[in-house]
Amino acid sequence: MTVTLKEVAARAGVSRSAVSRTFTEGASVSDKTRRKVERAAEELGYRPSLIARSLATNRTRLIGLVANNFRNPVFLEVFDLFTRVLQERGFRPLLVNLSTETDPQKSLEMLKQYRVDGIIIATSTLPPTFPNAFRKAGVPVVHAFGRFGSEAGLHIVGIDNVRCGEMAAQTLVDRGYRNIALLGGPRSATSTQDRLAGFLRRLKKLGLEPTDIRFAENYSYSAGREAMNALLTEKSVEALFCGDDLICMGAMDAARGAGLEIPRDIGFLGFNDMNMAGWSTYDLTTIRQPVRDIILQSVALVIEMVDDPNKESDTQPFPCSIVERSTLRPLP
Amino acid sequence: MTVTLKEVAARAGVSRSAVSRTFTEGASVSDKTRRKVERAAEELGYRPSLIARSLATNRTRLIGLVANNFRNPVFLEVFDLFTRVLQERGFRPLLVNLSTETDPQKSLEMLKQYRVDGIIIATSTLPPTFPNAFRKAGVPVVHAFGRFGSEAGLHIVGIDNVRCGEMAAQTLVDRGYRNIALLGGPRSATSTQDRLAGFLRRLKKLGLEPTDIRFAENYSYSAGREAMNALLTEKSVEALFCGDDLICMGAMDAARGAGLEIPRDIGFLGFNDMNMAGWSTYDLTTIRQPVRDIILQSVALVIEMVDDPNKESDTQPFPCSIVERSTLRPLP
DNA sequence: CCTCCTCTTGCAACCGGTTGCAGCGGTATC
DNA sequence: GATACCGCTGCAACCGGTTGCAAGAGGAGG
Repeated sequence: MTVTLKEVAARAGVSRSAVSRTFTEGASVSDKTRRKVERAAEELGYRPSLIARSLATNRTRLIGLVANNFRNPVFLEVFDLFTRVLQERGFRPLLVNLSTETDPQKSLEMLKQYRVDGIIIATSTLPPTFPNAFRKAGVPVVHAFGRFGSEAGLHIVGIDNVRCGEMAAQTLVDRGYRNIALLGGPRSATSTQDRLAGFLRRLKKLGLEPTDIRFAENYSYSAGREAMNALLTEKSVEALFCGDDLICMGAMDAARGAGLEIPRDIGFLGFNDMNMAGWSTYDLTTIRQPVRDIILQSVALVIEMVDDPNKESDTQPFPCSIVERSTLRPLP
Repeated sequence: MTVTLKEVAARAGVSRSAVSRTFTEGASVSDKTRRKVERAAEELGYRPSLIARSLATNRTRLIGLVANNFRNPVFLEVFDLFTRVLQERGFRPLLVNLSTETDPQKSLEMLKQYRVDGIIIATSTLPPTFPNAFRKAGVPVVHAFGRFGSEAGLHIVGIDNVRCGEMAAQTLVDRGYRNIALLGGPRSATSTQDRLAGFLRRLKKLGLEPTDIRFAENYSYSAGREAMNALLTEKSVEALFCGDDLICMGAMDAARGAGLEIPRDIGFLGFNDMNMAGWSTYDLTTIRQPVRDIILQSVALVIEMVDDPNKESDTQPFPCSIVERSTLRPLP
């Protein structure tokens, strides 16, 4: 059915090696041979089998793309970028959906069986057993959106969530809010813990304490909404720092449902600056995470490691920034 | 580095074939041999190379998953389902992002080079040159969300968009709307054209004509918003049938921005019933597309074709249904 | 015309599995 | 005890490429 090297070689009247060399970067072939081969290949519709090549070269140009959050639209932006960037650089993403999987070893082994050249884990809510398993994979692994310094030998690309927490506290206090709450993402996520730590530290430094601290069950609209509804029955707050934009939107709708006006009665600070944060219904003031930079660097890093397994590149956290919209009152 | 058949065979004191058979479904191995092999494999941490196996068996258990819309959150639901279902059935998705690609041949050839067992195209806005190219791929291709009957030899799984258009018209008229407009998705999409056709047909049958027909540039919030803003400066309408929920949300926000109240001043009918349609800010009455069923069937179909290339299964369009929320006035 | 060097080429082994086939030992049957 | 049959095993060829190596071709220089 499919055309192979041998047939092209026969038609072109050259050896199989000659054909192989014509299709491998930087191999030495004379123009004459190359032309003959290309002509024959063209006529037969030949395309080299990447499977066979992978077997021979021990390189697949496959990158495992592992994610566990297929509910949050921000991950669509993430996928879009990842796939594009990988494609551009001649790699292909082999997608692993971790949402159902509880055993890291299993997903990992699947990826290893496909002999992926590298793995990118894209999540900030990885169960703690996972990084460990992946670290010992014997394959370059990059944890995008991970926590710095958590696991030696696992490469991290992301932001400094402690600083982001501090930034959030400072931002709210600067605008005169005093009665402040935090509505975080899942409590188990390292990103949540770090932001909380930074948030509390800065508040304390400013002589304040949070009115309330609670956590949404996951990064979803409904979790944000529910958590906020619960909060509203218990306390009244002046401003909220949310675990991410999606949670924040849920919380805002809960607040509005309770008759509150934003930002007159209550202020909201989101996280991520996802696309939807700009929608006029929400028009969210939020902390922007440089998703694009994180992804570009993750891909660059993993490819670098594929090319040179001994390379020990270190990465620095990216800075975040406030995106000013209309859910907080302005600076005095 | 990685453990191979040969090493396991040596350690277990058997031939390579014995090892191979131990790891292939339904091969004949005695319990004694199997135990020896499994023990040796365990000790060495052996995992068969799917690359090598693929080469030998001419089966990769890789399914190309082709999409061109990485902006619309509904596709996250789609990806989630696809990856899960494929995973469950022992296949892995090789993701292709078509958003940048204009040449179908190129993406197709990449997939063929990886010798994917099958291809699922998940989009309703495929440029017309693509199906043709894919059809001749020599690989099972399923077009999820495609147009029925458009291309012989290309398997379609999806809905009957003409009927959906009719259903939309009927729904609006039933509720007493007369001054009705359509704000479709991209004009070039077959789904848009079909829904428009059905919509017009039913209106005509009911003795009506649409007040306005226009198209959003793509399936996005901002496109819906812009189109609606333009519409509002030109005409006033009583109810709108939108190309999808996302466009609809943009349009709703535009209407609200113009001071209209929903559904008192204007009614909206969406399409898809994406997750976000249930958000309280929008609470969209919409036509539900059975995404889950479509995906399950797409995967089942493509795997069926992989297992038996001669099988000619025919599929029927799935029915859609109205999901009643609060953006249309109730039936009288 | 000879020597040397460089560029190109083909041979053959290899990547890590699968599988048809023939041969083996063991058991059931007569 | 001979025969037939069955389940298991190993041999060796094969999947479709890559690549080290040795040898050939051709040109430059003397």
